[in-house]
Amino acid sequence: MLPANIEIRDYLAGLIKQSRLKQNERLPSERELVEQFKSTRITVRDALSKLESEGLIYRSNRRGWFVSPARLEYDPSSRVNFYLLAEQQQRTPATELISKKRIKGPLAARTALAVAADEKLIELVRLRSLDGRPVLYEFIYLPESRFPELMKKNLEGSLTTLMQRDYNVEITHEDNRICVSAVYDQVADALAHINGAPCLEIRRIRYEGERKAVEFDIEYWVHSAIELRIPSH
Amino acid sequence: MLPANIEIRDYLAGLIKQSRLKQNERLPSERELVEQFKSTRITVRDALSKLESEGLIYRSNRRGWFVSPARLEYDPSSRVNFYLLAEQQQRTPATELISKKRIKGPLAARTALAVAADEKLIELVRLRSLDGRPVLYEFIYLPESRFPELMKKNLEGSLTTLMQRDYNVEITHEDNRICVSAVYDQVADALAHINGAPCLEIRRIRYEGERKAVEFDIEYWVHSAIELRIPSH
DNA sequence: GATTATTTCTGGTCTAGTCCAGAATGCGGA
DNA sequence: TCCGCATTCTGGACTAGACCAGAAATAATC
Repeated sequence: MLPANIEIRDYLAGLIKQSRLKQNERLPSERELVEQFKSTRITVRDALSKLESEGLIYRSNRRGWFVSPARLEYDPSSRVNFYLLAEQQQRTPATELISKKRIKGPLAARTALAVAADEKLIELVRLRSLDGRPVLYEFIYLPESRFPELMKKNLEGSLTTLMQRDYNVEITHEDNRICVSAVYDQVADALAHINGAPCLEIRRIRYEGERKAVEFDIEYWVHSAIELRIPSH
Repeated sequence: MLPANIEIRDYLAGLIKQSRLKQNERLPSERELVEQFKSTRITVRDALSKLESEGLIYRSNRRGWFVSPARLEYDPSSRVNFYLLAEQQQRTPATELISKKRIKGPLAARTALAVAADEKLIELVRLRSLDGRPVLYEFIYLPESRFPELMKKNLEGSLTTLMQRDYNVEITHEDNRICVSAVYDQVADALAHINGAPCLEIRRIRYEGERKAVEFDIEYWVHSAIELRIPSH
Protein backbone atom coordinates (compact mmCIF):
# COMPACT_ATOMS: atom_id res chain seq x y z
CA MET A 1 0.00 0.00 0.00
CA LEU A 2 1.53 3.26 -1.14
CA PRO A 3 1.32 6.32 1.06
CA ALA A 4 -1.61 8.48 0.02
CA ASN A 5 0.59 11.41 -0.98
CA ILE A 6 2.50 9.20 -3.43
CA GLU A 7 -0.73 7.90 -4.93
CA ILE A 8 -1.95 11.42 -5.53
CA ARG A 9 1.42 12.35 -6.99
CA ASP A 10 1.40 9.34 -9.31
CA TYR A 11 -2.12 10.10 -10.48
CA LEU A 12 -1.28 13.70 -11.34
CA ALA A 13 2.09 12.79 -12.83
CA GLY A 14 0.22 10.34 -15.04
CA LEU A 15 -2.19 12.98 -16.26
CA ILE A 16 0.71 15.25 -17.13
CA LYS A 17 2.74 12.57 -18.89
CA GLN A 18 -0.26 11.53 -20.98
CA SER A 19 -0.83 15.20 -21.78
CA ARG A 20 -4.32 14.99 -20.30
CA LEU A 21 -3.15 18.16 -18.58
CA LYS A 22 -1.40 20.50 -20.98
CA GLN A 23 1.49 22.93 -20.52
CA ASN A 24 0.54 25.85 -18.29
CA GLU A 25 -2.89 24.37 -17.60
CA ARG A 26 -4.20 24.78 -14.07
CA LEU A 27 -4.50 21.71 -11.90
CA PRO A 28 -7.65 21.08 -9.86
CA SER A 29 -7.55 23.16 -6.68
CA GLU A 30 -6.16 21.64 -3.52
CA ARG A 31 -9.62 21.41 -2.02
CA GLU A 32 -10.98 19.64 -5.07
CA LEU A 33 -8.18 17.08 -4.82
CA VAL A 34 -8.93 16.61 -1.12
CA GLU A 35 -12.49 15.64 -2.02
CA GLN A 36 -11.49 13.49 -4.95
CA PHE A 37 -9.02 11.47 -2.91
CA LYS A 38 -10.89 11.66 0.39
CA SER A 39 -7.75 13.02 1.98
CA THR A 40 -6.58 16.20 3.67
CA ARG A 41 -4.90 19.33 2.42
CA ILE A 42 -1.63 18.47 4.17
CA THR A 43 -1.40 15.24 2.23
CA VAL A 44 -2.48 16.82 -1.05
CA ARG A 45 0.09 19.57 -0.57
CA ASP A 46 2.75 16.94 0.14
CA ALA A 47 1.96 15.41 -3.22
CA LEU A 48 2.00 18.78 -4.95
CA SER A 49 5.35 19.80 -3.49
CA LYS A 50 6.83 16.54 -4.68
CA LEU A 51 5.63 17.25 -8.19
CA GLU A 52 7.05 20.74 -7.80
CA SER A 53 10.42 19.34 -6.70
CA GLU A 54 10.45 17.18 -9.79
CA GLY A 55 9.72 20.18 -11.91
CA LEU A 56 6.47 18.81 -13.32
CA ILE A 57 4.34 21.61 -11.90
CA TYR A 58 4.84 25.13 -10.60
CA ARG A 59 2.78 27.40 -8.42
CA SER A 60 1.59 30.90 -8.96
CA ASN A 61 0.96 32.68 -5.71
CA ARG A 62 -2.63 32.12 -4.59
CA ARG A 63 -3.72 31.45 -8.13
CA GLY A 64 -3.11 27.75 -8.23
CA TRP A 65 -0.81 25.04 -9.51
CA PHE A 66 0.12 24.77 -13.18
CA VAL A 67 1.78 22.26 -15.45
CA SER A 68 5.37 23.23 -16.19
CA PRO A 69 6.25 23.89 -19.81
CA ALA A 70 9.37 22.33 -21.33
CA ARG A 71 12.59 23.41 -19.69
CA LEU A 72 14.75 26.02 -21.34
CA GLU A 73 17.97 24.41 -22.44
CA TYR A 74 20.86 26.58 -21.40
CA ASP A 75 24.56 26.21 -21.96
CA PRO A 76 26.25 28.64 -19.58
CA SER A 77 29.55 28.31 -21.37
CA SER A 78 28.13 29.52 -24.67
CA ARG A 79 27.80 33.27 -24.67
CA VAL A 80 24.38 33.21 -26.32
CA ASN A 81 22.24 35.87 -24.72
CA PHE A 82 18.91 35.28 -23.08
CA TYR A 83 16.80 36.72 -25.90
CA LEU A 84 18.42 34.68 -28.60
CA LEU A 85 18.34 31.57 -26.44
CA ALA A 86 14.64 31.93 -25.76
CA GLU A 87 13.77 32.61 -29.36
CA GLN A 88 15.79 29.67 -30.60
CA GLN A 89 13.50 27.55 -28.45
CA GLN A 90 10.27 29.23 -29.54
CA ARG A 91 9.77 31.06 -26.27
CA THR A 92 8.95 34.69 -25.68
CA PRO A 93 11.51 36.37 -23.43
CA ALA A 94 11.11 39.55 -21.39
CA THR A 95 13.33 41.45 -18.99
CA GLU A 96 12.35 43.84 -16.23
CA LEU A 97 14.93 45.99 -14.52
CA ILE A 98 14.05 45.86 -10.83
CA SER A 99 16.74 48.23 -9.59
CA LYS A 100 20.07 49.82 -10.44
CA LYS A 101 22.34 51.19 -7.75
CA ARG A 102 25.83 52.42 -7.05
CA ILE A 103 26.76 50.53 -3.90
CA LYS A 104 29.60 48.94 -2.05
CA GLY A 105 28.11 45.54 -2.83
CA PRO A 106 28.47 42.22 -1.10
CA LEU A 107 31.85 40.84 -0.14
CA ALA A 108 31.57 37.97 -2.60
CA ALA A 109 31.23 40.43 -5.48
CA ARG A 110 34.06 42.67 -4.30
CA THR A 111 36.37 39.71 -3.89
CA ALA A 112 35.49 38.24 -7.26
CA LEU A 113 36.02 41.56 -9.02
CA ALA A 114 39.11 42.42 -6.95
CA VAL A 115 38.13 46.07 -6.65
CA ALA A 116 39.93 48.68 -4.55
CA ALA A 117 38.54 49.38 -1.08
CA ASP A 118 37.03 52.73 -2.06
CA GLU A 119 35.63 51.77 -5.45
CA LYS A 120 31.90 51.42 -5.84
CA LEU A 121 30.09 48.71 -7.74
CA ILE A 122 27.08 48.98 -9.96
CA GLU A 123 24.38 46.55 -8.94
CA LEU A 124 21.68 45.60 -11.41
CA VAL A 125 18.75 43.49 -10.34
CA ARG A 126 16.68 42.03 -13.14
CA LEU A 127 13.75 39.71 -13.49
CA ARG A 128 13.50 37.66 -16.64
CA SER A 129 10.44 35.85 -17.93
CA LEU A 130 9.53 33.28 -20.52
CA ASP A 131 6.06 33.47 -22.05
CA GLY A 132 5.04 35.76 -19.22
CA ARG A 133 6.20 33.46 -16.43
CA PRO A 134 9.07 34.75 -14.29
CA VAL A 135 11.92 32.27 -14.38
CA LEU A 136 15.10 34.10 -13.42
CA TYR A 137 16.02 36.69 -10.82
CA GLU A 138 19.53 37.98 -11.20
CA PHE A 139 21.97 40.23 -9.40
CA ILE A 140 24.74 41.67 -11.54
CA TYR A 141 27.78 43.47 -10.14
CA LEU A 142 30.12 45.54 -12.26
CA PRO A 143 33.11 47.68 -11.32
CA GLU A 144 32.13 51.30 -11.88
CA SER A 145 35.55 52.31 -13.14
CA ARG A 146 35.34 49.92 -16.06
CA PHE A 147 31.82 50.99 -17.04
CA PRO A 148 31.43 54.76 -16.74
CA GLU A 149 27.97 56.16 -17.62
CA LEU A 150 26.49 52.67 -17.45
CA MET A 151 23.67 53.88 -15.23
CA LYS A 152 22.34 56.02 -18.05
CA LYS A 153 22.01 53.24 -20.57
CA ASN A 154 19.20 50.86 -21.37
CA LEU A 155 19.78 47.96 -19.02
CA GLU A 156 16.94 45.67 -19.98
CA GLY A 157 18.56 44.18 -23.04
CA SER A 158 21.60 42.01 -23.45
CA LEU A 159 24.40 43.16 -21.20
CA THR A 160 26.97 41.23 -23.15
CA THR A 161 26.08 43.13 -26.30
CA LEU A 162 26.11 46.46 -24.49
CA MET A 163 29.48 45.76 -22.89
CA GLN A 164 30.94 44.78 -26.20
CA ARG A 165 29.52 47.70 -28.17
CA ASP A 166 29.97 50.56 -25.71
CA TYR A 167 32.93 49.46 -23.64
CA ASN A 168 34.82 47.24 -26.00
CA VAL A 169 34.77 44.33 -23.56
CA GLU A 170 35.74 40.95 -24.95
CA ILE A 171 35.00 38.15 -22.51
CA THR A 172 37.81 35.64 -22.74
CA HIS A 173 36.63 33.12 -20.17
CA GLU A 174 34.34 32.68 -17.22
CA ASP A 175 33.88 30.60 -14.12
CA ASN A 176 30.44 29.21 -13.24
CA ARG A 177 29.42 27.65 -9.97
CA ILE A 178 26.12 25.89 -9.88
CA CYS A 179 24.19 24.48 -6.98
CA VAL A 180 20.69 23.76 -5.78
CA SER A 181 19.62 26.36 -3.27
CA ALA A 182 16.47 28.11 -2.08
CA VAL A 183 14.89 31.52 -2.58
CA TYR A 184 13.64 33.96 0.05
CA ASP A 185 12.09 37.38 0.40
CA GLN A 186 12.32 39.59 -2.68
CA VAL A 187 13.56 36.77 -4.87
CA ALA A 188 10.82 34.40 -3.74
CA ASP A 189 8.18 37.09 -4.20
CA ALA A 190 9.33 37.95 -7.69
CA LEU A 191 9.43 34.37 -8.85
CA ALA A 192 5.92 33.83 -7.39
CA HIS A 193 7.34 31.20 -5.15
CA ILE A 194 6.99 30.74 -1.48
CA ASN A 195 9.90 31.47 0.80
CA GLY A 196 12.27 28.56 0.85
CA ALA A 197 11.33 27.05 -2.50
CA PRO A 198 14.20 25.24 -4.20
CA CYS A 199 15.99 26.91 -7.08
CA LEU A 200 19.04 26.53 -9.24
CA GLU A 201 21.68 29.05 -8.28
CA ILE A 202 24.44 30.07 -10.67
CA ARG A 203 27.30 32.30 -9.57
CA ARG A 204 29.47 33.53 -12.39
CA ILE A 205 32.64 35.52 -12.81
CA ARG A 206 33.43 36.85 -16.28
CA TYR A 207 36.92 37.83 -17.31
CA GLU A 208 38.42 39.91 -20.02
CA GLY A 209 42.00 38.83 -20.38
CA GLU A 210 43.64 36.27 -18.16
CA ARG A 211 42.95 37.79 -14.75
CA LYS A 212 40.76 40.86 -15.15
CA ALA A 213 37.28 40.14 -13.80
CA VAL A 214 34.66 42.49 -15.18
CA GLU A 215 31.38 40.98 -14.10
CA PHE A 216 30.00 39.01 -11.19
CA ASP A 217 26.49 37.54 -11.33
CA ILE A 218 24.23 35.59 -9.07
CA GLU A 219 21.31 33.99 -10.88
CA TYR A 220 18.34 32.31 -9.27
CA TRP A 221 16.43 30.14 -11.71
CA VAL A 222 13.04 28.62 -11.08
CA HIS A 223 14.32 25.09 -10.97
CA SER A 224 11.67 23.59 -13.21
CA ALA A 225 12.29 26.19 -15.91
CA ILE A 226 15.81 25.24 -16.85
CA GLU A 227 18.04 22.41 -17.91
CA LEU A 228 21.75 23.01 -18.20
CA ARG A 229 23.61 21.53 -21.07
CA ILE A 230 27.32 21.18 -20.68
CA PRO A 231 29.28 19.75 -23.54
CA SER A 232 32.95 19.09 -22.96
CA HIS A 233 35.87 18.37 -25.21
CA MET B 1 5.80 39.73 12.01
CA LEU B 2 7.51 36.86 10.24
CA PRO B 3 5.73 33.53 9.80
CA ALA B 4 6.77 31.12 12.55
CA ASN B 5 8.36 28.69 10.14
CA ILE B 6 10.68 31.41 8.84
CA GLU B 7 11.65 32.44 12.35
CA ILE B 8 12.60 28.90 13.21
CA ARG B 9 14.52 28.61 9.95
CA ASP B 10 16.38 31.85 10.61
CA TYR B 11 17.28 30.77 14.13
CA LEU B 12 18.70 27.44 13.00
CA ALA B 13 20.41 28.97 9.95
CA GLY B 14 22.06 31.42 12.36
CA LEU B 15 23.37 28.64 14.58
CA ILE B 16 24.83 26.90 11.57
CA LYS B 17 26.42 30.01 10.09
CA GLN B 18 28.00 30.91 13.43
CA SER B 19 29.24 27.31 13.67
CA ARG B 20 27.37 26.86 16.93
CA LEU B 21 26.24 23.69 15.22
CA LYS B 22 29.12 21.91 13.52
CA GLN B 23 29.29 19.85 10.32
CA ASN B 24 27.39 16.56 10.65
CA GLU B 25 26.15 17.51 14.10
CA ARG B 26 22.59 16.49 14.92
CA LEU B 27 20.00 19.22 15.30
CA PRO B 28 17.58 19.18 18.24
CA SER B 29 14.76 16.73 17.52
CA GLU B 30 11.57 18.03 15.92
CA ARG B 31 9.71 17.60 19.20
CA GLU B 32 12.33 19.55 21.11
CA LEU B 33 12.02 22.40 18.62
CA VAL B 34 8.23 22.31 18.97
CA GLU B 35 8.64 22.90 22.70
CA GLN B 36 11.34 25.50 22.33
CA PHE B 37 9.31 27.57 19.88
CA LYS B 38 5.89 26.75 21.29
CA SER B 39 4.85 25.65 17.84
CA THR B 40 3.72 22.46 16.12
CA ARG B 41 5.52 19.76 14.24
CA ILE B 42 4.02 20.82 10.91
CA THR B 43 5.54 24.27 11.29
CA VAL B 44 8.87 22.95 12.56
CA ARG B 45 9.02 20.53 9.67
CA ASP B 46 8.25 23.37 7.27
CA ALA B 47 11.28 25.20 8.60
CA LEU B 48 13.45 22.10 8.39
CA SER B 49 12.50 21.37 4.79
CA LYS B 50 13.37 24.91 3.85
CA LEU B 51 16.81 24.48 5.38
CA GLU B 52 17.05 21.19 3.53
CA SER B 53 16.15 22.89 0.24
CA GLU B 54 18.90 25.40 0.84
CA GLY B 55 21.32 22.59 1.47
CA LEU B 56 22.16 23.68 5.01
CA ILE B 57 20.93 20.48 6.60
CA TYR B 58 20.18 16.93 5.55
CA ARG B 59 18.11 14.17 7.04
CA SER B 60 19.02 10.64 7.87
CA ASN B 61 15.98 8.39 7.91
CA ARG B 62 14.43 8.34 11.37
CA ARG B 63 17.74 9.27 12.95
CA GLY B 64 17.40 13.00 12.80
CA TRP B 65 18.51 16.12 10.98
CA PHE B 66 22.18 16.96 10.56
CA VAL B 67 24.25 19.94 9.49
CA SER B 68 25.48 19.52 5.91
CA PRO B 69 29.25 19.42 5.44
CA ALA B 70 30.87 21.53 2.72
CA ARG B 71 29.73 20.71 -0.79
CA LEU B 72 31.93 18.60 -3.00
CA GLU B 73 33.17 20.75 -5.85
CA TYR B 74 32.73 18.86 -9.07
CA ASP B 75 33.65 19.75 -12.61
CA PRO B 76 31.80 17.30 -14.85
CA SER B 77 33.91 18.26 -17.83
CA SER B 78 37.15 17.27 -16.15
CA ARG B 79 37.60 13.51 -16.27
CA VAL B 80 38.86 13.33 -12.67
CA ASN B 81 37.39 10.23 -11.08
CA PHE B 82 35.31 10.22 -7.93
CA TYR B 83 38.06 8.84 -5.67
CA LEU B 84 40.63 11.38 -6.70
CA LEU B 85 38.10 14.20 -6.53
CA ALA B 86 37.07 13.28 -3.00
CA GLU B 87 40.60 12.91 -1.78
CA GLN B 88 41.67 16.22 -3.29
CA GLN B 89 39.02 17.76 -1.08
CA GLN B 90 39.97 15.82 2.05
CA ARG B 91 36.93 13.57 1.94
CA THR B 92 36.72 9.80 2.27
CA PRO B 93 34.98 8.22 -0.73
CA ALA B 94 33.33 4.82 -0.94
CA THR B 95 31.45 2.96 -3.65
CA GLU B 96 28.94 0.17 -3.28
CA LEU B 97 27.80 -1.83 -6.29
CA ILE B 98 24.05 -2.24 -5.86
CA SER B 99 23.43 -4.37 -8.92
CA LYS B 100 24.82 -5.41 -12.29
CA LYS B 101 22.57 -6.79 -14.98
CA ARG B 102 22.39 -7.64 -18.64
CA ILE B 103 19.16 -6.03 -19.74
CA LYS B 104 17.43 -4.30 -22.57
CA GLY B 105 17.61 -1.07 -20.63
CA PRO B 106 15.51 2.07 -20.82
CA LEU B 107 14.76 3.76 -24.11
CA ALA B 108 16.80 6.84 -23.22
CA ALA B 109 19.91 4.69 -22.82
CA ARG B 110 19.32 2.71 -25.99
CA THR B 111 18.78 5.87 -27.98
CA ALA B 112 21.82 7.61 -26.55
CA LEU B 113 24.05 4.60 -27.24
CA ALA B 114 22.44 3.92 -30.61
CA VAL B 115 22.52 0.16 -30.11
CA ALA B 116 20.95 -2.42 -32.43
CA ALA B 117 17.48 -3.70 -31.57
CA ASP B 118 18.72 -7.08 -30.33
CA GLU B 119 21.78 -5.92 -28.42
CA LYS B 120 21.72 -6.01 -24.67
CA LEU B 121 23.07 -3.35 -22.36
CA ILE B 122 24.97 -3.75 -19.16
CA GLU B 123 23.38 -1.81 -16.32
CA LEU B 124 25.42 -0.96 -13.28
CA VAL B 125 23.78 0.64 -10.27
CA ARG B 126 26.13 2.14 -7.74
CA LEU B 127 25.86 4.09 -4.53
CA ARG B 128 28.69 6.43 -3.66
CA SER B 129 29.39 7.97 -0.29
CA LEU B 130 31.52 10.68 1.22
CA ASP B 131 32.67 10.23 4.81
CA GLY B 132 30.08 7.52 5.23
CA ARG B 133 27.16 9.59 3.98
CA PRO B 134 25.51 8.45 0.74
CA VAL B 135 25.60 11.28 -1.77
CA LEU B 136 25.23 9.78 -5.24
CA TYR B 137 23.09 7.06 -6.75
CA GLU B 138 24.01 6.28 -10.32
CA PHE B 139 22.77 4.17 -13.20
CA ILE B 140 25.37 3.35 -15.83
CA TYR B 141 24.53 1.81 -19.19
CA LEU B 142 27.13 0.31 -21.47
CA PRO B 143 26.78 -1.56 -24.78
CA GLU B 144 27.70 -5.17 -24.13
CA SER B 145 29.43 -5.57 -27.48
CA ARG B 146 31.99 -2.92 -26.65
CA PHE B 147 32.72 -4.31 -23.18
CA PRO B 148 32.87 -8.14 -23.25
CA GLU B 149 33.54 -9.82 -19.90
CA LEU B 150 32.77 -6.61 -18.07
CA MET B 151 30.44 -8.41 -15.67
CA LYS B 152 33.36 -10.39 -14.27
CA LYS B 153 35.44 -7.39 -13.33
CA ASN B 154 35.64 -5.30 -10.21
CA LEU B 155 33.02 -2.63 -10.72
CA GLU B 156 33.37 -0.63 -7.54
CA GLY B 157 36.39 1.38 -8.62
CA SER B 158 36.82 3.97 -11.32
CA LEU B 159 35.03 2.94 -14.47
CA THR B 160 37.01 5.40 -16.55
CA THR B 161 40.25 3.76 -15.50
CA LEU B 162 38.88 0.29 -16.14
CA MET B 163 37.57 1.22 -19.57
CA GLN B 164 40.87 2.75 -20.49
CA ARG B 165 43.04 -0.09 -19.17
CA ASP B 166 41.03 -3.13 -20.24
CA TYR B 167 39.16 -1.89 -23.28
CA ASN B 168 41.40 0.79 -24.62
CA VAL B 169 38.62 3.37 -24.54
CA GLU B 170 39.66 6.98 -24.91
CA ILE B 171 36.82 9.35 -24.16
CA THR B 172 37.02 12.21 -26.63
CA HIS B 173 34.06 14.25 -25.49
CA GLU B 174 30.85 14.07 -23.55
CA ASP B 175 27.47 15.70 -23.24
CA ASN B 176 26.05 16.53 -19.81
CA ARG B 177 22.51 17.57 -19.04
CA ILE B 178 21.85 18.88 -15.59
CA CYS B 179 18.60 19.68 -13.89
CA VAL B 180 16.95 19.79 -10.51
CA SER B 181 14.69 16.82 -10.06
CA ALA B 182 13.42 14.54 -7.31
CA VAL B 183 14.19 11.04 -6.09
CA TYR B 184 11.80 8.16 -5.48
CA ASP B 185 11.72 4.54 -4.39
CA GLN B 186 15.07 2.76 -4.47
CA VAL B 187 17.00 5.96 -5.09
CA ALA B 188 15.28 7.79 -2.26
CA ASP B 189 15.79 4.86 0.09
CA ALA B 190 19.46 4.56 -0.69
CA LEU B 191 20.15 8.24 -0.25
CA ALA B 192 18.27 8.16 3.08
CA HIS B 193 15.86 10.67 1.69
CA ILE B 194 12.15 10.64 1.65
CA ASN B 195 10.30 10.02 -1.58
CA GLY B 196 10.15 13.19 -3.58
CA ALA B 197 13.13 14.95 -2.07
CA PRO B 198 14.88 17.31 -4.48
CA CYS B 199 18.13 16.24 -6.07
CA LEU B 200 20.54 17.27 -8.77
CA GLU B 201 20.19 15.01 -11.78
CA ILE B 202 22.98 14.63 -14.32
CA ARG B 203 22.50 12.69 -17.54
CA ARG B 204 25.67 12.07 -19.45
CA ILE B 205 26.67 10.56 -22.76
CA ARG B 206 30.35 9.74 -23.25
CA TYR B 207 31.85 9.33 -26.67
CA GLU B 208 34.96 7.79 -28.07
CA GLY B 209 35.56 9.38 -31.41
CA GLU B 210 33.21 11.82 -33.02
CA ARG B 211 29.98 9.84 -32.93
CA LYS B 212 30.52 6.58 -31.07
CA ALA B 213 28.71 6.71 -27.73
CA VAL B 214 30.10 4.19 -25.25
CA GLU B 215 28.51 5.15 -21.96
CA PHE B 216 25.24 6.59 -20.76
CA ASP B 217 24.83 7.61 -17.10
CA ILE B 218 22.11 8.99 -14.94
CA GLU B 219 23.37 10.39 -11.66
CA TYR B 220 21.24 11.49 -8.73
CA TRP B 221 23.15 13.67 -6.31
CA VAL B 222 21.98 14.64 -2.86
CA HIS B 223 21.56 18.27 -3.75
CA SER B 224 23.30 19.66 -0.67
CA ALA B 225 26.36 17.49 -1.26
CA ILE B 226 27.51 18.99 -4.51
CA GLU B 227 28.44 22.20 -6.26
CA LEU B 228 29.21 22.12 -9.94
CA ARG B 229 32.06 24.14 -11.23
CA ILE B 230 32.05 24.91 -14.90
CA PRO B 231 34.91 26.90 -16.32
CA SER B 232 34.65 27.94 -19.93
CA HIS B 233 37.11 29.24 -22.46
C1' DG C 1 -19.22 51.03 -21.35
C1' DA C 2 -15.90 51.80 -17.81
C1' DT C 3 -14.86 51.89 -13.07
C1' DT C 4 -15.29 50.51 -8.41
C1' DA C 5 -16.78 47.71 -4.61
C1' DT C 6 -17.91 43.21 -3.07
C1' DT C 7 -17.84 38.40 -2.89
C1' DT C 8 -15.75 34.03 -3.82
C1' DC C 9 -12.00 31.17 -4.42
C1' DT C 10 -7.14 30.18 -4.07
C1' DG C 11 -3.10 28.83 -1.73
C1' DG C 12 -0.22 30.11 2.78
C1' DT C 13 0.11 29.30 7.46
C1' DC C 14 -1.08 27.20 11.56
C1' DT C 15 -3.23 24.28 15.75
C1' DA C 16 -3.42 19.92 18.16
C1' DG C 17 -3.19 16.03 18.03
C1' DT C 18 -2.72 10.35 16.23
C1' DC C 19 -0.49 6.08 14.67
C1' DC C 20 3.51 3.76 12.60
C1' DA C 21 8.23 1.90 11.32
C1' DG C 22 12.83 1.95 11.87
C1' DA C 23 17.18 3.34 14.57
C1' DA C 24 19.49 3.48 18.82
C1' DT C 25 20.10 2.02 23.35
C1' DG C 26 20.30 -0.46 27.43
C1' DC C 27 19.36 -4.57 29.98
C1' DG C 28 19.47 -9.61 30.90
C1' DG C 29 20.85 -13.90 30.10
C1' DA C 30 24.02 -17.29 28.08
C1' DT D 1 32.05 -10.65 26.84
C1' DC D 2 28.69 -11.04 23.62
C1' DC D 3 24.14 -11.66 21.74
C1' DG D 4 19.21 -10.95 21.57
C1' DC D 5 15.20 -8.66 23.10
C1' DA D 6 12.48 -4.97 24.76
C1' DT D 7 12.10 -0.12 25.34
C1' DT D 8 12.64 4.52 23.93
C1' DC D 9 13.28 7.92 20.63
C1' DT D 10 13.28 9.54 15.95
C1' DG D 11 11.15 11.17 11.84
C1' DG D 12 7.17 9.78 8.26
C1' DA D 13 2.53 9.96 7.33
C1' DC D 14 -1.82 11.42 8.42
C1' DT D 15 -6.64 13.47 10.40
C1' DA D 16 -9.65 17.39 10.83
C1' DG D 17 -10.09 21.24 11.21
C1' DA D 18 -8.99 27.04 11.55
C1' DC D 19 -7.88 31.83 9.94
C1' DC D 20 -5.66 34.97 6.60
C1' DA D 21 -4.17 37.61 2.33
C1' DG D 22 -4.25 38.14 -2.25
C1' DA D 23 -6.21 37.00 -6.99
C1' DA D 24 -10.13 36.59 -9.77
C1' DA D 25 -14.74 37.01 -10.84
C1' DT D 26 -18.88 39.27 -10.25
C1' DA D 27 -22.11 42.81 -9.07
C1' DA D 28 -23.11 47.57 -8.42
C1' DT D 29 -22.39 52.12 -9.56
C1' DC D 30 -21.36 56.13 -12.34
